Amino acid sequence: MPELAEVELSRRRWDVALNALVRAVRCAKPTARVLRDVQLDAVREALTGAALTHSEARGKQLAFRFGADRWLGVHLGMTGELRVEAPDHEPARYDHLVIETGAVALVFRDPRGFGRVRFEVGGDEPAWWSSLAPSVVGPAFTLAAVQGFLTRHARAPLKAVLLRQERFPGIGNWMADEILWRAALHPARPAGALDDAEVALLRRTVRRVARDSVTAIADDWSYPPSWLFAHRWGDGNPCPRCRTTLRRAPIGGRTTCWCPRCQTG
DNA sequence: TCCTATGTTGTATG
DNA sequence: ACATACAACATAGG
Repeated sequence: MPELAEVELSRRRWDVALNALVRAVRCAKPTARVLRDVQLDAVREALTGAALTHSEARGKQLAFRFGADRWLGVHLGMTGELRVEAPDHEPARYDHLVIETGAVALVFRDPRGFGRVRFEVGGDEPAWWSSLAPSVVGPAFTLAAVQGFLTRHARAPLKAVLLRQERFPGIGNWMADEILWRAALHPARPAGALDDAEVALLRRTVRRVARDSVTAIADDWSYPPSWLFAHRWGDGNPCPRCRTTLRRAPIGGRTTCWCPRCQTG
């Protein structure tokens, strides 16, 4: 279920084990899809006795470093979550990875199995980490970059374009709706139809929502009532800004929620 | 039973 | 070649 802010929260959760030594690495039954090319034996070999030294989130991607050069990559997919359990935690169904330390066990659980674990040993950043798109809150997320991307995907609806991780890493279904709602742009609007002022507004709003979501998110992954997020799933809920009944329909292949009164641009 | 779900990717189509 | 649309993946819950 995670987007940028939920991923960051997940990272911090596992950080309780910073500097702790790994005692064992386990997993529940088959888990083939999530681990893919990763050899559990190799992970076990490389991590046992090593300490968690660093963690970082980039968009929806996570990297945990053990020792100086052991890289564990995690993508939470649709239903993945990082949990902290008792050190003797017995791997349950959907626990694809359990990293036991003296004080806690770090657990990656993912029922639908759309998530992914990567692993690599090496001094430099692995390619799957270093080749990720630049952050939407960083200096590379320029007006020209956004404008160029919208032009390239001129006929696609804004909603679909905002979901593209190669330019908007960390933006997911609810965050795209939140951004378009705040920018008062209709989600079905073709990306190439925005004028200069609207492109600038969209870029500003992406950055604003990306920043604000990290501080506004609660431990249970909820958001304040002033956010569209808090109202988007129920039927017939009012727009938090104008009280007009929100609409919901598939746009760009995903369920989209918007305010028919506010989002006319 | 049918529909939905905060994601990504492979494939078909234009 | 490029952009766009959509099914498929696997599971739970309403």
